[in-house]
Amino acid sequence: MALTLHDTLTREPRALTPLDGKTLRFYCCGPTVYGPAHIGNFRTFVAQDVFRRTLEMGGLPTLHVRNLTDVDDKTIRDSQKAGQTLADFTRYWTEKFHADCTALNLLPPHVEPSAVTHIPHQVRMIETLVQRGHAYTTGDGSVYFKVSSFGDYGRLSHLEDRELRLGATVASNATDSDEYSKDSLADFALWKARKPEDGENFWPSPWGEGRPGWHLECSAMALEYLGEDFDVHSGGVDLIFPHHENEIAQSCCATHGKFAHHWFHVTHLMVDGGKMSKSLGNLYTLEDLQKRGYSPAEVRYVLISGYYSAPLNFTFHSLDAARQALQKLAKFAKALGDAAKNDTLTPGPFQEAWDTLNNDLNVPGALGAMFGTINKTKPATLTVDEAQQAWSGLHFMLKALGLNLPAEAEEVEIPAEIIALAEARWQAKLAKDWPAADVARKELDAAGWVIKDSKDSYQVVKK
RNA sequence: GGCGGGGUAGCAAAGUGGUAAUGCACUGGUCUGCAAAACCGGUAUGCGCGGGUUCAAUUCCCGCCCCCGCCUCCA
Repeated sequence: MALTLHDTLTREPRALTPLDGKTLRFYCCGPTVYGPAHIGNFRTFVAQDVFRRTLEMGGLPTLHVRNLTDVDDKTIRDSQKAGQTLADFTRYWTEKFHADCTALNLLPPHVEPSAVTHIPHQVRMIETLVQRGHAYTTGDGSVYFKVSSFGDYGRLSHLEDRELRLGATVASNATDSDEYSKDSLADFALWKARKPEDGENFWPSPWGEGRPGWHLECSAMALEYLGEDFDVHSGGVDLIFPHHENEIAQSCCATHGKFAHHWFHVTHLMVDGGKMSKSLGNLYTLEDLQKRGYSPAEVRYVLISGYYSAPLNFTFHSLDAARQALQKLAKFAKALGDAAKNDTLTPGPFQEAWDTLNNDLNVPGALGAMFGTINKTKPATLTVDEAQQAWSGLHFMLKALGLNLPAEAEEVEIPAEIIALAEARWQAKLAKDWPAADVARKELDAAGWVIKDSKDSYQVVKK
């Protein structure tokens, strides 16, 4: 079945069918690599990953492009602060980002272009826009997009002219020297003339030395790798305006194509009921959470456990809940037995979960359906064939959601004194010396071990 | 003020014009010397507030309140 996804532009759910009939091509606005990404950033990237996985599990190949913003005000400023070249600085944070992505089980994009390595593409695009009368140069050697030259401006964000202040000129109250020469407040920079504080970070262009504006890079790279028309463009909700609005304007004006045909936006993550911010001390990175003992899989589970279009409230309690939920899934998988394992993945008894997922990427609904199936399936009563189908369906869904089950507790070396203590306790128990047995159990507990009794044997496991 | 997303059990979170999935937590039972583990159950007379439509609304309509985001380079 085809995935149906809500489209920000038309404001309705629409079935996704590839424009070229074969491959679903989509672009995601990637990170600015100037510091560690936080879990809010990853909510978006994880949602996009589930999107891609759902398409692919449904039999539709994808072409996934996600950029790296490695030149902008922040990367330049912070690289200088760090006393590094821009390239060294952004490489460091790019590697950090990739490590987090791998840990969170995100499929790497098929193409991951960086802004710095696509300057000529951006320059060419600006030239076209200037030639066509959609952009103008200013005295300092900057180039701006003329918003009033694009009639559809504002369609994505539904902002009216008066909100955009389209007609407003930059006359009296311009405080930012950077912007003093714009014709209209709504116009945005395509090319920013070189300034002293840019240091060594400038490139040649027909308008003089400088660097590209932020909005342009995504358009240029999308055009390069996906063409004038492609299926889906995605990012966080905060990018709708102005970033995506500007992308549409400059892309459509430069190519006369339609640019993205479908817009997929992910709502922000909240923490403790409010927004995440450094000043509130509630901004977490994956590393922060790992230091507190949570696994990336648990973080991923939390991030997908809310509907992508609704706010999701992140709490530590939800991480604990994720741990238990993953354990429950793992126990079910294990209970099906080794004989159930097989290579063909099909939804099988998890069809309802799969259908739910395809209905606008309803992950929480899909998870609910999965547990529903699990709760009514008694592994012990299944035939081998039924168990195989259950195993297949479970793993089909896990793959679509990108969830890796926690590994079974590895065989840990049990210290001799623990074995001795456990044995002593077992003997005390057999002798019905309950006080002694309880003392031994308490000592084991203090040492971090737990006894699991069964009929006529016991197990010691690490807490 | 404009635009958008939300307000469902202790927490998190689906869903529906006919009487509320799921996970966690809590709790009863089986088992156990007692626990743990496992398994079987239970837990929202109610879905922000007030009206309206309807045989029936949490679900549709109207009004209102509250939270979050964006409103010119924040996922």
